[in-house]
Amino acid sequence: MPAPTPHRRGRPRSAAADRAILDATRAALVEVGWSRLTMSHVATRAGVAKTTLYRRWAGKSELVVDAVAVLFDELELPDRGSLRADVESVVLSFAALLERPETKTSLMAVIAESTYDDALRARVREAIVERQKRLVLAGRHRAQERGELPRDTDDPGPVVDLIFDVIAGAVVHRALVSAERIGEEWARRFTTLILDGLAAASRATP
Amino acid sequence: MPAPTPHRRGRPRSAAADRAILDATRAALVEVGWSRLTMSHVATRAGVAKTTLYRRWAGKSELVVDAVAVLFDELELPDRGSLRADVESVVLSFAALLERPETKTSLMAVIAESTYDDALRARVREAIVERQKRLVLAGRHRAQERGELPRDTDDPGPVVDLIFDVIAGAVVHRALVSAERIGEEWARRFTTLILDGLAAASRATP
DNA sequence: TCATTCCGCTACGGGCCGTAGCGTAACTCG
DNA sequence: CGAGTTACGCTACGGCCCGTAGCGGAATGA
Repeated sequence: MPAPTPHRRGRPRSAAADRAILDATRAALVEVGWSRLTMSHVATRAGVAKTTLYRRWAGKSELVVDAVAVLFDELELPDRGSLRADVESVVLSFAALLERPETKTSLMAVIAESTYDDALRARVREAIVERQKRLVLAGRHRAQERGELPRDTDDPGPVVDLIFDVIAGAVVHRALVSAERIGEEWARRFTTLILDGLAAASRATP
Repeated sequence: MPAPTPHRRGRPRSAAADRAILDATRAALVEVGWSRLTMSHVATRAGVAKTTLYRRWAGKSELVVDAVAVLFDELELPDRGSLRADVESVVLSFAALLERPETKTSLMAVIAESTYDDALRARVREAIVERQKRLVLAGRHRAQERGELPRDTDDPGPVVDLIFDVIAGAVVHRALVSAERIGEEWARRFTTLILDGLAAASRATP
């Protein structure tokens, strides 16, 4: 992600250094957390000069976004046979991701940073948020093919946005603000709430 | 909040300094945001020695929590006549609070810090989270008195926790992660989703 | 070979952190 | 009213990290 420019002339950037830096970033996040994480620390740990970090990332926030983004790539949505099972599955896997110390300590931090940095917000959106949103779109599409949800009549954008904020928001809030575990019991209760609400809403709205 | 100990002997702590510091903290949050906020800056701005800050707060996080907490006190739940109207009202007022620059930039930041600091987490919970939760409890109680919700048969704890995480989580996620405005249209859609889900859930669960 | 680009290293000014020490101000108790 | 106690403003400090500059050398393409 740092430099998508394919070089023609000159020494190419070391891919090994990239991996070492991102690995060191995640490891340091686990050990010391976001606030104590420093660029100098990461550079030393990665066996890399500090200047090399600044040649690729503008600062700590950008670096951490890229380091954590790959974890969100691991999120998948296997077909569990029903919309209910799919939702429960994505809730639990997303919760498991948020319980990892790397993501737990850094996700809220980069979101906070992005409130005063438009470029960073775009990066977070592209690298993290949109990847989660795809799961919602995929699950919705699958449910429509099963006949569990009505086909789109008008613009599905607002509905998808709402569902996404409700699911991701509730899971994040439970995991990071309320700081309580998300087990199967909670996932079941939450899924029931969402699905019943959706069903009633789709009957009610024209 | 800094020192609840009522002094017997000696010079008492200046209440004016407290106000000046907290005011300066909020003003600085608006201007420079969380990450650029420094204790030195706040001290200078408040017309107070830096040592005075450290005599009352352990660090930046604790200071900001107290500075922002008073804003959450302004949240109220006026009786709008129906559960639906009450929910829409609390969603909109909570959203308005989150759109203020002081809270927008600092709420996620202190949550992030609290993931690696148990004492801070307790402070956040007491000063911010529990004050929001009271609104959910009050709204629920009011709806029960109106007959809109069934009386508690078993322990209402899990249900209240779930509702709280869903409402607060969705609003926070929409406002800070998706970074889109929360207008009446969104509040209406969201409230419909929640209420229909609740109604169906209360019919389904024994 | 030569130009180009990246690397590691060293060094730097600047800022903030959090604390210590001092003299002074404000308040309580005897 | 004095003595003891606590908070205040001020100054100064070591320490850490930031972000950048400048260097010699290494790895590539022309």
